[in-house]
Amino acid sequence: MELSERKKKILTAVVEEYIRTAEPVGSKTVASTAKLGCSSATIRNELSELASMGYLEQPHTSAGRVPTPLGYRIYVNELMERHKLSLEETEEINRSLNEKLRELDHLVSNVGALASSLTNYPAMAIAASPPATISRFDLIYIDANTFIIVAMMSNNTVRNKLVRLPVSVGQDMIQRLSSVFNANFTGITEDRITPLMIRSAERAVDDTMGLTGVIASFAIEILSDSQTAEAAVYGANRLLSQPEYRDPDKAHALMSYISDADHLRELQLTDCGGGVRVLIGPENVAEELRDSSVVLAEYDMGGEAKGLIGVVGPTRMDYSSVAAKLSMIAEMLSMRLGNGAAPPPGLDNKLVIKGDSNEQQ
Amino acid sequence: MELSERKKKILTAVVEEYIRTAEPVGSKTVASTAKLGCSSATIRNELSELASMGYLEQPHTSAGRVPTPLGYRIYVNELMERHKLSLEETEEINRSLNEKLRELDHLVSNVGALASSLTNYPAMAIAASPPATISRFDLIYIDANTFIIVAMMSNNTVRNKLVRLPVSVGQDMIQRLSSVFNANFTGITEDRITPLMIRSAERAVDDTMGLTGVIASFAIEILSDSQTAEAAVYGANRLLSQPEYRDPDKAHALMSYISDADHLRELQLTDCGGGVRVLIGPENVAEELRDSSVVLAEYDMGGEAKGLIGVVGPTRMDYSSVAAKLSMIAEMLSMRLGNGAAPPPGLDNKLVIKGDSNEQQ
DNA sequence: ATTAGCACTCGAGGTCAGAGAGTGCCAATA
DNA sequence: TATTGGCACTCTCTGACCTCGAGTGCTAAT
Repeated sequence: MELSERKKKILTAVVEEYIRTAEPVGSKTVASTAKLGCSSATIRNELSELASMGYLEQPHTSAGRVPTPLGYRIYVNELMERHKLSLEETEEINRSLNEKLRELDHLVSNVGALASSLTNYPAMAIAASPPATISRFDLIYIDANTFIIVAMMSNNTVRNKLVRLPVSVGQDMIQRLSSVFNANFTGITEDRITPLMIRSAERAVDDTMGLTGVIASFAIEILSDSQTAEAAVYGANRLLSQPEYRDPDKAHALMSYISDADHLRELQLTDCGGGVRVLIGPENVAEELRDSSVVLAEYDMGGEAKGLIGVVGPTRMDYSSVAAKLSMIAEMLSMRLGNGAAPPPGLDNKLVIKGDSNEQQ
Repeated sequence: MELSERKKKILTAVVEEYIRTAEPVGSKTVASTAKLGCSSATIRNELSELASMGYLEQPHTSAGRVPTPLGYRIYVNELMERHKLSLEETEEINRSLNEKLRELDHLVSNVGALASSLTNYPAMAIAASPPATISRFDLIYIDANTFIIVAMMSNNTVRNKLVRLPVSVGQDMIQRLSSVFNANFTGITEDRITPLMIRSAERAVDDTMGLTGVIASFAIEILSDSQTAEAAVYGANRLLSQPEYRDPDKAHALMSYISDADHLRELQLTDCGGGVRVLIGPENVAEELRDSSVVLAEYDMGGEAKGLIGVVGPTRMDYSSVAAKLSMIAEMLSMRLGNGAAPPPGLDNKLVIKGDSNEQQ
């Protein structure tokens, strides 16, 4: 059933006023904000119809109206004006990403922090990549008791490990280990590594010191890591600035829920169709999110790897501005990380750096 | 001034009862819990003396007594029984650390999460190491457009970066770059790298493609990273389960404060004397921590590197058990990470792994 | 179809009295 | 002299009750 033009305007006014003030909105307020040429009595009739249609509800008989999840849905789908980011906001995102992209190893956490500070809601960042394989091993001989394993992976990440030995090992052994691993352990996923393979590699290099095992467990570790999506929340404390979470029990419940990376990974399944996805209240699958809303945006990390960046807040969320901001972040990130993309405008290197680093200890 | 035996017992009883219940403690309760052979009237007299000495206070005239920060201080220093961890608790820590130590790259975060879940308070972890230098560069030639920089650092961490080039580069160039960097950029701290050095390196290898600059900025980046202590909070949401933070404004203020890594790094300065340090209420330097308590334990990460692990909570904190748990975690970690230490009992490898890895993208 | 008017509803916030917990003091006691 | 029972007093907490104001729903007039 189609809403009349006036109903649309009234619903919009109610939703936006409620988003702004967090107070139930009365007919008088609507009459004065949405400048339709009619009195509050007329608005009252319309409001009561909108309520019976399920778009609004009353906390109690003599209070103003509050949007229902369905009301928000209509608002998000049809009514809200697509928020235009101001030049400052766009610049802020652009500048921030340029800075952060220098250190790609903290990409996920930086983008999460950025989204949270920009929207003033807790933000989550999830980076999922298809299972990678190791495309190449290098063993760097340091001294008789030390070597470094460097593994380059199919998704163009590099991982390393420093190995200290209580016994001496020769360069030749390192050399042999390197060839065997490059011959047998590259291009395969974790489940394809069998104890049998390891034992035969051990025999092949004549290893009596367990070196093969060490390298193999490193390989298994990084392969299995590459299957687990990185996921974290940032700015969870911002939840407490929202009036709907002034009840510490509610706040605690939601915060505990979103602090668990496993719960966040469940959001991976959400299909954003490359754009922004809004999940309002009961539309969320997780019980704990049923009174809250989630806005998600997907970005392209190059290849098949996808990143998800999202924001959690009360159903009374500023959907328009949040969606615009997340969408902008996602878009700019995709541009910078996307595969065949041109060098991003802000990176003033002659070279396209697609790597980074990390520490170990 | 020395407290009488009986006063000590009474103070202890008040502190422990208050820690347990978060309710002001009355004379009657003390009379029944601390089994001194005297009536509540006697206790009342003693309580009022303890109050005038500054160890206890009353929220209002006719309420029970609550410990002052000074009262907690006496309790922590002299009265409390050193909590013995149960066998299960010890085992839990031990098992947990064994698991976590497999992936040393997430050491800080894992230890933080462990401390938080064990104590049920927010936990912070700070890992500080003295400025490191690069002890060795290896450049791995992948193909004409790609190479990996691997830098081994003086603190035995390894970092890497994958470099993609829009132009071709030869193995010989990689070779030359490697020697120049090993000759000129090892063993020095960040501030010793000058634009002049970079330019002269550029000339030495006859580099027209900016490769030298890329490697140098990588060096600068990892050297400056090594100076910044890693710091983070875990389980901040647990704050909300404490009655003293049911006021969302208080909770928000503290949470925001401890969510800022820079604030945490200030705690680095705290001297724990190798053991556990308790900071009660106003003993904290930071204004924001003045109504809260912090328990810190230091562990030895090998060499001069120190880790700090801590817990924040209300002044009404279970000091005894928290101190015992943190101390145990710190001790076990030091054993495993400490320099010349014997291989830790739980690590069932033949080899002592002192490395790990990390990803980039 | 719209509107003014009005009775009605309900929550927020204020006041008040009674209950309960705990104190401080005093006089009696060992 | 230290301890104790007794008792008046103080202060908070709770629930009952009230009023105020915002907002509704309905009706009759336009």
